[in-house]
Amino acid sequence: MDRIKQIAYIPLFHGLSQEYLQDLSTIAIEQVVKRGEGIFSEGDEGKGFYVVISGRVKIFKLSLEGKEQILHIFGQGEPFGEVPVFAGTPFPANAEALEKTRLFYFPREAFVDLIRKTPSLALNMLAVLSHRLHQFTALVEDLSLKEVPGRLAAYLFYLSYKQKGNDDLALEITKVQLASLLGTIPETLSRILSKMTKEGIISADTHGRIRIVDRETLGKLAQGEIRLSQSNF
Amino acid sequence: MDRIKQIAYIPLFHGLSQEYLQDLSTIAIEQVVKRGEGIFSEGDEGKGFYVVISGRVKIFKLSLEGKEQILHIFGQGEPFGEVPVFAGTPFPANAEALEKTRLFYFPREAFVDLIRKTPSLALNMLAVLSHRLHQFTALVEDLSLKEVPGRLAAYLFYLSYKQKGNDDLALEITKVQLASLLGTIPETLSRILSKMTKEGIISADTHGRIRIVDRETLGKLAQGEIRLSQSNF
DNA sequence: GTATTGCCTTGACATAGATCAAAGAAAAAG
DNA sequence: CTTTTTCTTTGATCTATGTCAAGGCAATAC
Repeated sequence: MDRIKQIAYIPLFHGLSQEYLQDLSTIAIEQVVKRGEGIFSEGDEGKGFYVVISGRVKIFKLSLEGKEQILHIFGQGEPFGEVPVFAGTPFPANAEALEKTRLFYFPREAFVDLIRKTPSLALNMLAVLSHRLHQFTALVEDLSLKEVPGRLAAYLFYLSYKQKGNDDLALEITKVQLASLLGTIPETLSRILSKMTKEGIISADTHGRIRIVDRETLGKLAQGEIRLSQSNF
Repeated sequence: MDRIKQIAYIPLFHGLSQEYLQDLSTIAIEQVVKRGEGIFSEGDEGKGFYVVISGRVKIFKLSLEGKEQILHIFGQGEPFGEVPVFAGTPFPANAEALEKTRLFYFPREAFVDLIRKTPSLALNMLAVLSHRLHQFTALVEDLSLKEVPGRLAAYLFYLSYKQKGNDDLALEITKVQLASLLGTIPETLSRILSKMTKEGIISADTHGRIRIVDRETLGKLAQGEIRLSQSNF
């Protein structure tokens, strides 16, 4: 597939004329990273941003003791690393490929010039950043106001929504990663999954498939209306 | 003071020509809210955004049980409530005045039209949102990877920076609010303040003045390099 | 200016979830 | 294909911080 078609597919660039897509394709630099390879680190100077063409990337923070909090996982068509481009500050977090990933890198200068010329690109980017702020408020709410079972329930709903409203979910990431995304550790996640299974809310077969059995109870859990019974953990 | 001067003072609008400042002053609607009065609620449709002219506003989330997590506190010259303008979604959180506050309200349509015409305004707005994303990553890091003493230490550093690098800090908000901002409760905050005082890191006199005594130790605490001794809490 | 509400602190206690340890299963790497 | 790494689960234990209660003080409100 040629570059210009790949660029036209990126939601951030929807609504741009063929001419500007051509410009973008000129300034984009292709990059391939292996599973586990870092893309940038917190504190690095950011001279451009990235868009995932294929594969997946995690954005995360690390504590001194090595605990990790995943902020986002980005897949096909999603941009990341834009903050330094517009704020002029270093990257606030780390980025690493979860699998073999193809990226386009857009250097800051050329991209900002293009934004100056194309209001619709500016508005698209404003929409992307606004959406991301929305996601962050949800993450903060989860971390601060919900307990781990509630966060997990909310994640399962999100997954179900993402996978066409199905009840049969394919966990797209390992449980280690899911724990990091939910702000907890794999042991706790494992215990809660088995507890939800015992209570008949989900049925977690092996190999990362989870079936939602009692959608209503799962919903109440996600909203904080009920909790898992605290006994025999 | 006339409206156009107040608008010119707002950092978001820096670099705009007199003509566009005039346009903004035409579309801005002034609003005064009392201490404790709500400005918008989570889920409300957002048809415009706000800028604080004087006073202070908190942006917060509430759990079903009534626990509050403050996301931001905005003061003079700071915009808030922009997410719905660009993402087309409802407000993701609540806004309420902490004291008597004067606001300018900018209706969505007119403002977006102006952005289309003025690339520098678009770039300013992108910078504001990017900066906010940066703040959110720090908040998530605090909540997920730091313990309460570390978050408090980081907040005290921020306050000291904000107040000209002084060691003598005026707490600008109540301890109830500070607890909510740090993702904890007033009792815990109170205990940690008295513990830091006992360990000679700060000296918390009455009436919300705090003096930083041992800046180095406070810094290590904020970075997670050390912890408060766990004994006799 | 008095009453009421909210702020702040301290104590006793409860608990969600982290840590440490261990072991089998699955998946990458070579 | 086989070795090594990573994932996943379960148990025992620890701890940071939340909950409940109560009292004094400060600040709004009427």
